Amino acid sequence: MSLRHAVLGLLSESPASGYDLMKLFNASLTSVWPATQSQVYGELNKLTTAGLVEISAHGPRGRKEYAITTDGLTELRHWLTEVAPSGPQRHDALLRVFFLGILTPLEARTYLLTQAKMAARAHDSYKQVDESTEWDDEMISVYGKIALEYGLRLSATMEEWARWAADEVTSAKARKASELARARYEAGQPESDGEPTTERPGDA
Amino acid sequence: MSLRHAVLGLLSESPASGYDLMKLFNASLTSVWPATQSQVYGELNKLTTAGLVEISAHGPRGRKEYAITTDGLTELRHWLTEVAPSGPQRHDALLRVFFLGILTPLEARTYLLTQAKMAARAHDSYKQVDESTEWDDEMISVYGKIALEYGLRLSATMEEWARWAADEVTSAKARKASELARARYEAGQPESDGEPTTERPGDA
DNA sequence: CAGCGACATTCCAACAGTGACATGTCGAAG
DNA sequence: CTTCGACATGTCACTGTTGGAATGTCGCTG
Repeated sequence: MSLRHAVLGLLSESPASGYDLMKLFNASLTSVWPATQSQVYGELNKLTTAGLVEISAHGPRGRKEYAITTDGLTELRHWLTEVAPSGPQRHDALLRVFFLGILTPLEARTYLLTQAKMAARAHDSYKQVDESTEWDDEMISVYGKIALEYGLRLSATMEEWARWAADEVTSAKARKASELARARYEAGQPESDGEPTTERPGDA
Repeated sequence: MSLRHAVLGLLSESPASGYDLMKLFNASLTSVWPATQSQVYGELNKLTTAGLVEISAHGPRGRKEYAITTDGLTELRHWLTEVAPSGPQRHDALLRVFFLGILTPLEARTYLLTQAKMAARAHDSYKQVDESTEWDDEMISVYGKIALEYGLRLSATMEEWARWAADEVTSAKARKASELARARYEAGQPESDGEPTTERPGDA
């Protein structure tokens, strides 16, 4: 239900049309709360009916400029201060980790290293934004920087984790292989039914 | 569309009924990919129709035990290795950060420190899981630990960030206040219309 | 053997999100 | 003055997600 609050939040900074809002969503909120046209226009109508925003001006091409109302501001403040940030987040990339066991260690490693690269790329793009922006002490600037810093730190953590995880797969494989070798040795049957340290070729 | 793959993934480890799957979802995947009964049972029917799973046994109380088919395993492997982890994630807590500017710095700080506490609590609960689990070199164990480590690292990063952000709000406020004071001084009008360093009382 | 709690499935209404399509207007560049 | 791109809104069908309700069965405990 937070699309509503995203729209209210954007309108709290300045009045805007649906079209303007779409640009704002794509510019600054894409990575945090993406929205489509249909959603934004639909939400604006609902918000108008609910009295949380109002049409503040009509422009050319049927442009309707919306402004937040007092009720809208109250609702926004209420959401910020009293509603607990919502629960469970779906995390596609992490879900896969649970099932990497059905792949060969080599494939799993590849997946994790790809994740590391993607995190690194994300980090770079945040860094670029950071460096190409002039930060002052205005509210918007302060909180924009704080949000960006979150992206920077998270992507760095993700990259480190993915690299660590890739190594972990390798070393776990090695540990298990040597364990099996020892077990075979102790059982006095050096006969092998597989490969001790290399990946299975028939499983790709 | 990854609910499908979550179900396939769980079934790849062992056959299970819808009821069993619900327990597994709540036990291990809640924080990564939550699902409701209706979704799981619905998905099982769709997957059966699509031939990716099949009913492997009938039990008491109309229990239907599902097992993954060869096609299902192929699909799962395909998803793991070739489908790019899906796009944009919604992040309620971070969305709010963008709009903290409409609150007083004190309220914003409170919000951020609450986030820090929540991250710390999450970290603790992950830690407990970590310490109360026996990790061996089995696949499931290795990847389970990797996923858990992700949670540990992320929650730690989040806590640090939130604490840093709370301080940032305070120091930005101070910087801005002193800036304003200097501006007033240089304009030769030490007359004040507000408070230089404390929060506005009428804005709560 | 009565009854309760865990097991087990199915259906439904409502809302949220996706992506494409339809429609039309204005302003500037050629 | 034409035409093209940016501006601007709206609608539709489909899928995914939520939460609840209805229904019934088995197995253990008293």
